Amino acid sequence: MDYLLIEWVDEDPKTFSVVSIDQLADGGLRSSGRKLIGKTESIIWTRGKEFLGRILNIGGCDELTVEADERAAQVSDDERLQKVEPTRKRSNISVDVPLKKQKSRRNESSDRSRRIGDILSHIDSSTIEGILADDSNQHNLEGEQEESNETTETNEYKGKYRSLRTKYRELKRKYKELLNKTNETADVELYEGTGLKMNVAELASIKMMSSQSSSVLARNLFRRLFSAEELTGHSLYGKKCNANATLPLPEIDPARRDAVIGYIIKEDGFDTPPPAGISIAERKSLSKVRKRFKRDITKSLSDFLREESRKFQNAT
DNA sequence: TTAGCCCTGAGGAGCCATCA
DNA sequence: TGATGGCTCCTCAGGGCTAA
Repeated sequence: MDYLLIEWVDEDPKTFSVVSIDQLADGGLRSSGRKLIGKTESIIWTRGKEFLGRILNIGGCDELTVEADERAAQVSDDERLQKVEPTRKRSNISVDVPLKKQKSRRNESSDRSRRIGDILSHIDSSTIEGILADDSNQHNLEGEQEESNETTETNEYKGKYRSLRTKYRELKRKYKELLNKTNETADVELYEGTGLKMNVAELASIKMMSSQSSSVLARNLFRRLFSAEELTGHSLYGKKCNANATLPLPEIDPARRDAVIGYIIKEDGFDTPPPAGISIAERKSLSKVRKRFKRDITKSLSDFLREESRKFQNAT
C-alpha cells in the first residue's frame, strides 16, 4: 500500500504527517499515483474528520516518515515556541495539559466575583426588572395576606429588597457604561458546523469566569444555553443506565450539547490530528489523553444534569 | 472471545462563602 | 467561629459496546 507525506494546511508552524492513501477523502484520486504530488486534498483523520493537507510525496511508510522528520527538523524550535504555546494549535506536541489550573481557589473566588459583576452587566435589564417586579409583587401579596402579622421580619425583607434594588441600579449603570465602551455585539458560531451562535462578549465573559477548569466552562455554557426546564429531567445522552432498572431520562438537545462539548475540546486543543513525527507509542498516549479529557467533560456534564434534577425535585 | 472503555446513577468528600 | 449550604469532583457499580 502507498503512503502520502502530508503538510497540513493552515498550520503554523508547518507540521507533517504520513498517512495511508486510503485516507484520501476523494476515493477517485487514490489511483492517481505521483500526479497527486503538490495537490491540496481533504484527508480523513480520526473519527471521520477531514482536514486539508498538501501532498508532498508518495511512497513507502518508512521512507516518508524519515522525510517527515527531516522537514519537521527544519522548522525552528524558536518559531514553535513563539507561535504554538499561546494558541495551543494542532501542532502542539505537549500532551501534558493540566485539567485544573494551579491557581489558589481563594484568589479565583475574588476574581470570579468581579467577573460575575461583568456578566450580570450583560444580562438584559428587562429580565432583571421582571425579577425585581416579581419580588416586589410577592412582598405585596404577602402584605395583603398577613396584614395583621407585619412584624420586624417583614421589615427585614423590605430592607433586603431595597438593598437589592440599589445593587441592581448600580449594575444597570455599569451595564450601560460597558455597552457604550464595546461594540462586541456580533454573534459567533460556538463550534464549527453546529450553527449554534453566541454573543462574542458574552462568550468571552463566560470563559473568563470559568478559568478554573474546562469542566466549569462546560457547565457554565450549559447554564447559558439550556433553560432550567431542559436541564432538569434530562440526561446527557439519554442512554440506559445498566446499574439501575429505572427508565432512562430523555436525551438533552444533542445539537447544543455537541456544540458545547466540541467547543470545549477545541479550546483545549484536543480536536486536532496528532502532530507529525511522533512515535506510535506517543500517538497512543496522546489518544488516551484525548479520550480521558472528553470523558472528564461528559462526566462532569452528566453529573451537572443530575444535580440540577435533584435540586428541582428537592424544591418541589 | 475478551479486555478495556462507555455511560448513567448514586453517594460522599473537600473547599468555599454566608450566616447566626 | 462553628454551622450550613452550594458547587465541583471523585469513586463505585454494572451491563452494553467495541476493537483487537
